[in-house]
Amino acid sequence: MASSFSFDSLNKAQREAVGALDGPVMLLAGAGTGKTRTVTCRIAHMLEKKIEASEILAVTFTNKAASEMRERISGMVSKKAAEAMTVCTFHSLCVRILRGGIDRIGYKKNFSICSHGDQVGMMKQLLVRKGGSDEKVKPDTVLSEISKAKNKGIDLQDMKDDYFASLAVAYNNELRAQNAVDFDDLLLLAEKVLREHSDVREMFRQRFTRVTVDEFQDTNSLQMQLLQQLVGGPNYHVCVVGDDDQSIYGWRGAEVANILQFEKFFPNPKVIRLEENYRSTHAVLHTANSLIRHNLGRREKILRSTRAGGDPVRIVAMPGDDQEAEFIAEEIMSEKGAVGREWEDFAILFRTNGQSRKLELAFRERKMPYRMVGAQSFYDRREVRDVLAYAQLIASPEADVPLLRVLNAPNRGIGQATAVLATEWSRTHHQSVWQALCDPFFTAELGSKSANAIQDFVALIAGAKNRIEIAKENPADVLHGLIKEIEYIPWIERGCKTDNERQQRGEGIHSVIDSLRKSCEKGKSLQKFLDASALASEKEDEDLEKKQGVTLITLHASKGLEFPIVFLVGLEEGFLPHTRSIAEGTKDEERRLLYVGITRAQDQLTMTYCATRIKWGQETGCQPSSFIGELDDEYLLHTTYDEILGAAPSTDELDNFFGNLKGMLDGG
DNA sequence: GTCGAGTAGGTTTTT
DNA sequence: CCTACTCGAC
Repeated sequence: MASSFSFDSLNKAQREAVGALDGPVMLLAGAGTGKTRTVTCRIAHMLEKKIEASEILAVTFTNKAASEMRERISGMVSKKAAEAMTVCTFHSLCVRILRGGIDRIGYKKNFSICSHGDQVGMMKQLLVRKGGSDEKVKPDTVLSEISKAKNKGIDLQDMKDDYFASLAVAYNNELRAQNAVDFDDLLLLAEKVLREHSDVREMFRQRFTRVTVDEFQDTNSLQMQLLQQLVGGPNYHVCVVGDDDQSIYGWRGAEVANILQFEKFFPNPKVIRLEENYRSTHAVLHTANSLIRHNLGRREKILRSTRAGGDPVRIVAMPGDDQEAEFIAEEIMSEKGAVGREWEDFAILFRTNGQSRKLELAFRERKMPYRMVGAQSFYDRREVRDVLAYAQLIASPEADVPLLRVLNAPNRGIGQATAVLATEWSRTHHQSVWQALCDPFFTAELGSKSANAIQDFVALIAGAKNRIEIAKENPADVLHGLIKEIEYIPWIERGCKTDNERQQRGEGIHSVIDSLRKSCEKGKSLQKFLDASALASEKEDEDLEKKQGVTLITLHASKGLEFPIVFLVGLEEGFLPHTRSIAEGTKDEERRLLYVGITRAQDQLTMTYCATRIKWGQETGCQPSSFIGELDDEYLLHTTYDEILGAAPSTDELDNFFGNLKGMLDGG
């Protein structure tokens, strides 16, 4: 099958990008300029030019972006070609590299990947061990410093704070002892393997001759180094795609410098700008442009809208956050009825997750459907982590973290005290906790009750392992059988307060087993499944599109999405820009965040701010965001809650009101 | 070893 | 205001 795109359907810049297959290419793609379409056409074009599909690699930042790109490409090229190419995230690419070659740097190939929860658990223990029980440093604080150090290439011993440095070293030793790696290690160690072992490096360079990196503005320096190892050949057939104005992950180490100084890494790149915006009305885009102009040191871009005019962008002053939520709910309700919009056409964007509560409440009161995107992580849910821990344990019993997690879940008479003894034994004997449990010299030191319980537990896990590895049974069946045997579900249900919770937990457990089954049906190993689960932090694809309703979403999570009607709430100093970012001197990034939010809107945009907000049961005063003053007034409509309610009790009148205003603006 | 009540402390964004 | 964790009683 020939690829199904035509150059005619692309604009000039897009055509140029699709045609430029060789050498380093940097595609500066502003919001809504058809970036994904261009990239996928470019890849389809590679196939037309007889480049082997298996040599094509596309790296994205999130799982969602990866699966979306995979899908878009699948629609354009043959099934065979689509399957032969590699589209994945940085992290899963690294897992692939490490599963093949981590033994070169002294790890065992069956290493396990720590989730954030695992890291916190480990750090808590270290904090107690090092700092005593009245330790006031938070695990998250230390972990985020460690993460920053790893991503910047700083040796952990050289971290600024000596105490943190010692914690960091202890943390890494602990990981090492457990043959485990954290998220940052995936990048760090993969880069190390490629850098230090030329045979592995050459293998990958020959395997992937065409590399595309999406959302390049979000890459950090470690990812940049990794990329250099990956495409070090003289031809540099690398294409990076991004928009420095949408760089909003600086707090996680993203280096805008990567995009601003791309030439330094890959000389003489072809730089192509996509500046024609097909998404938003002129009014929305003009407002966005007027804001982002205030940032210095950008790759200058002028986004042009293909959609003239448009409704004015409203800035609405609210008395309080209750009214803000109610106003939005009411307006969406009447707008939907009046203009025949679908619930899915509306989105509400906010800075922090906590801001969604009042909105949810207002929606629930009115029985309006809504969907929260990426709120609580599916994989952070207790029952999901427990079941995954069992799966992980079956795959590699020597992994201490999952073992300790489920050792007494459900309760089987192996309590905290016994767990501590086992951990200490394993440490003094330089072996895993699993080995301690299997060691007759260890169990001999325990009471007979604990010893028996441990024996049963060991038999349980070893039995499951054998059923998969020796008897070649389906891992999903084995896991399901194990969960049933230990009566895990009744145990977790006993701890539930509501029926709803009970049902949710049951569903969580079954969905883990189901996805394991699906993964097995595709011929993937248990280990592959575990890797994918470790890297997937949010509830996956299906329910995002499947769920109906108004979208409630953080500004960060909204990047890459678009909605006909957007509400942006909480435009207050301290929220947007956030207090913390002002303290850290990253107000530019907050401005980009708001820019991202504004450019999500296709037809209508409303931004709101409150005079007061309830905080911890206390009413506190708020100041409008300083960003509001930076917006160009040409298409703005400043108004208030009272004005709108007073002037327009019905939707028709509301329409007329704005229709007239629009007329006045257009005319004047 | 488990459960309940009481209290202290806390809100940025996430692979 | 809400939660998540500690500490005391079974």
